[in-house]
Amino acid sequence: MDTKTNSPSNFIRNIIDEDLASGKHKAIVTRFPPEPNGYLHIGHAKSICLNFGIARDYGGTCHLRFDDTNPEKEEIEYIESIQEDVRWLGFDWGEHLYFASDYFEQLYNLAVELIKQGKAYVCELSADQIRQYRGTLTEPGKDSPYRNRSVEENLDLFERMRRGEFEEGSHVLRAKIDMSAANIVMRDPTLYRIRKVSHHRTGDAWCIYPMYDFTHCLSDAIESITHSICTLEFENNRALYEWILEQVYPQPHPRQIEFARLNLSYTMMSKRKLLELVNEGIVKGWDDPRMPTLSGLRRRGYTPAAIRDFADRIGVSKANSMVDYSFLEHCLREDLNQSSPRTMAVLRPLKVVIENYPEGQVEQLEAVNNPQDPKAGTRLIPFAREIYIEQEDFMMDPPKKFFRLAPGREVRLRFAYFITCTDVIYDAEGNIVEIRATYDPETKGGSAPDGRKVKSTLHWVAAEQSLQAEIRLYDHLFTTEDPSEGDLEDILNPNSLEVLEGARVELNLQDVQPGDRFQFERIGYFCVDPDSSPTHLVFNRTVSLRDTWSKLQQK
RNA sequence: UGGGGGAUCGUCUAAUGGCAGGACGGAUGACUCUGACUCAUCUAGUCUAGGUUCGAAUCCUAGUCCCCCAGCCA
Repeated sequence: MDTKTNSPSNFIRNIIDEDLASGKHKAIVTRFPPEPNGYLHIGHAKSICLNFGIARDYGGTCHLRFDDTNPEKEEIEYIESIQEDVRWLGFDWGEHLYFASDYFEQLYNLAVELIKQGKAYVCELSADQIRQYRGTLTEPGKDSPYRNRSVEENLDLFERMRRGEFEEGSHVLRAKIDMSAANIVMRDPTLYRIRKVSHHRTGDAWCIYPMYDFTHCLSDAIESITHSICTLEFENNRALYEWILEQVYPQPHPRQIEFARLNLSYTMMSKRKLLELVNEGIVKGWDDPRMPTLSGLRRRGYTPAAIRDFADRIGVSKANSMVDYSFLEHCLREDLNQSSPRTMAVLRPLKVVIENYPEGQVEQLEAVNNPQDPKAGTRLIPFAREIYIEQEDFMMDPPKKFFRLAPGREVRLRFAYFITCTDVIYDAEGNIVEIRATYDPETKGGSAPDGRKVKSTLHWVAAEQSLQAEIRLYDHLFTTEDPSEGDLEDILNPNSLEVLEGARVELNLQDVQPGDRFQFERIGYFCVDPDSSPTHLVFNRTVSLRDTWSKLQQK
């Protein structure tokens, strides 16, 4: 995979360094524990890079474990997409693919053990009643009337729960801890609930399912995880994590460490709301190129290397933060600039007729494929009397600092000739429909023997000797920096997708395959969409080039 | 109002009692057959108030602000 093997340090790595130095651990084992209830997104990528990156750099292992304890929300489709996405990101769990559901029998036995110790009981309060008994943030809860059942009765009831003798919601298994604990998580938390639904892996073998708090710590312990890295909202749960392990699992125990999840400006990270975007048809699917999902970013043209680099560079801390989306784009461009072959494409064509160029003549001109990479070589592109340039590269009355084509002005056509605008042709409505120009045959290849300079170089394609293409331009899905606040309808960007049907691209792009990436010179990075075919090319704009001219214009 | 966390340039993040540093962004300039890339220079920060100390982002005290927790979700 990847040759980069050392990520910047952070507070978690410091802890690991200390644990190694003190001899607490000889080897490091981490895990990435997704629930298969949705697609992975860029926020998960941070966690994946953290966990797998630590395993890589410390010569340890990182497990991929599906936290599949809630059959109502989980699906096989998600299990498959998650594995594909982790692999695509560049990580390999080797033999270490696990499912919490594989531990159900073991977990059940540990629950029985807890009951035998008198530290868990079967409670027949309804969900509502349990909530009432729990108390509030400032008031202690009160004991369930079922709290002091005998061990024998609890054992019997729990077994009957498993056998399916009780209805959903009628009984739960609860830990017996402290209903007046200041930490609400510790007020006799539910450990098992009855759900008479089949599980995507265990089928109908179970009708009771363990809760996250009971499952996660024990799964970590079963797998000999040394450092169990999770997000900040689980800080309160750490007390329970440790409590459960102390009661029923021999040392050594994994240590839970919490870090701040990724927030990205203009980006929705809530799985629930992402699902809503998909279900409501607001986007075309989990892999819509506007989605922050790994499958969406992949389709958009993002590279795994760029995402890994981003994850490394944003760092890891415990402070809530909001990373600028432009930083992700910076990492992306940095990677794409090195690796993307250049080509020319005209998004919004404006015809230029070169009046002194022989009619019917077509020349093949040599163009550099990637100035960042000499090994990428060169290609031939056809030049003819009629070409297209970008509409925005011509102005009738150019303001100061506009260096591109204008009446009477000379510019360079990239890898071709200098041309001078001699005339402008309008349609009946007064729109510019064609430019007339002359070229200087002496400037073939793009430089003038007399040493004269031009201020600007334009990209172009030959009118006939080019291909039509559909180009999809994307913008943020949301208009607000923090889309976790506000109603979806209010903050959706109506212009997040713009489709250009009449773009023209180089002839060389005839046989491109979905996923192929290019830099369209002077415009941006694009990749071939899966919808593309040889008769109907479709490109996604991955990210534009930095554009200091448009910035200047806005002033 | 209970408990658990957190506050360092506009943003992200280092500094573990000893020169507040890096990256992104922004500004200026150089270079340029991509107004890209690259390079150079600049910009800008320790939440507040006290205290300890030769010396405090770091330790102490008192505040302020922000986040999380009252699922039979994870």
